[in-house]
Amino acid sequence: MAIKEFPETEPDRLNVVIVEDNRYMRESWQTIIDFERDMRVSAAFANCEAALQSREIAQADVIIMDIELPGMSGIEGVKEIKRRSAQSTIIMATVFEDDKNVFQSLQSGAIGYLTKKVSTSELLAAIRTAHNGGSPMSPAIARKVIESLQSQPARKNPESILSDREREVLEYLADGKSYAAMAKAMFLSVDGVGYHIRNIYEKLQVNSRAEAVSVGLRKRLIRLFR
Amino acid sequence: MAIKEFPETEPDRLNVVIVEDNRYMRESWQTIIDFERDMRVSAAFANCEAALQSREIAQADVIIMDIELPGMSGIEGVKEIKRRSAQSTIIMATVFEDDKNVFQSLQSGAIGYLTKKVSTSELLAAIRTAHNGGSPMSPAIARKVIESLQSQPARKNPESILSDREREVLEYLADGKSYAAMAKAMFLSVDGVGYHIRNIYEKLQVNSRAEAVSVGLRKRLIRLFR
DNA sequence: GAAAGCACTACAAGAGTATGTAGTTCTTGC
DNA sequence: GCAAGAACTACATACTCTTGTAGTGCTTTC
Repeated sequence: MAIKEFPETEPDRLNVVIVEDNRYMRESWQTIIDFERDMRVSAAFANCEAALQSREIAQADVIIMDIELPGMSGIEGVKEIKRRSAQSTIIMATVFEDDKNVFQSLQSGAIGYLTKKVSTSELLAAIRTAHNGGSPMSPAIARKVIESLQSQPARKNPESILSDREREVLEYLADGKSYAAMAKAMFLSVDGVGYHIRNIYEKLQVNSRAEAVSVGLRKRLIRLFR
Repeated sequence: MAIKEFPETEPDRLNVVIVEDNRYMRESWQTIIDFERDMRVSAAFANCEAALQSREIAQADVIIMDIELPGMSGIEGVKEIKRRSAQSTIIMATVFEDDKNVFQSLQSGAIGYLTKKVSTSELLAAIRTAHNGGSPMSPAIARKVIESLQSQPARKNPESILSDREREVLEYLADGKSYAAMAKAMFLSVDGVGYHIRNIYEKLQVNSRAEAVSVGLRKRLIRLFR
């Protein structure tokens, strides 16, 4: 007797979400995309904040996000979205071929980008490429990405270099040892441990163990592999 | 549109070196390249060993190197060439869209690649792109490269899988956020945050924020780069 | 339609942390 | 010989975590 239910989402079109503050841009993209048979714009927002609170963002197949956005920047937005659902596919859009920002976006979790002067067919191609597991991007950005892959150990920030003792403490921190445990292991007083920890926090510009560990590992101040 | 902002060392053509064991391939590329006004093949070799001993290799503007080579592989070859002159521009050539090898080549120092079924114009475009500071590659490879930058692809350990919500919390932990700050950001109660943290600790077999962050980063449960 | 599991909310208390301030010893450079 | 700095020791306090226990509402499974 039960009537068959309809599937919740539209079957064969991919859901695109647009986050772009320029209304003209936003609407023209929307028109272009909605005109295609295999995709549609499930939602469009003028800023990250609104997008992040929406339901559509989690269901999007592809998200096109402006980098230059009022309020929370597109880069912050990407981080936030990826934090919430790591499998999101995000393409950045930018007016300039702004290497630094584009690169940062990619590091933060975007998988490609397009400049705002793209043609209709390029826009659509970028969306399809992204959804099919590719990365739409120019050769110039691609090179930058590759070079970052080749040379990791460029450490020259002189003030973020830890002393031997500090690095040792940081390793213990990463193992979750308490002040007391470290004190015992290092033949130090508890306050001696505290002394080093303060200095580490100062040098890394943090104020908690977790953040120190995070920075330490990310900057390879302590061993990543063990 | 030939770029001419680089100070010219050689007359006006860029010097291309080819390392490719298949004679037909090698000679046809040579013919194509020599036919262009802005480039020429200064030398062509059937294997890395010969190329490495040559004088031309050091002077090349662009080197096209086969991956599948008898004797020293193209990947080894790249390493060797880059060791000797770090600024060399090397494009890999391969029959397959062999992700693993291509990726390894890029890590080793190549800046792009092309498949052997490229058209004449694609071959020439790849050379020019490479020489102008870009990276010729397909979107599929580009994505692979980017993901390695973002890091989290190898996540299969069944017992250390975090839920989306947990992973999100772990990212906040890595940023040193307090329970209260996370609660606000995630629209949760402080105890709701606590609930997830308990579960994270349980899954990762730890009992402090710092240790959770350490394990999370080392197992790439959260992004290493941001 | 009961049982189980998940995603929370809620309260509590001891443990551990972050940070300020201050003093000691030893080494190094001027 | 003395100032400066690194490497501690010491004490205090507010704050944050960790962990135990318990309850609610919703969904899935049998």
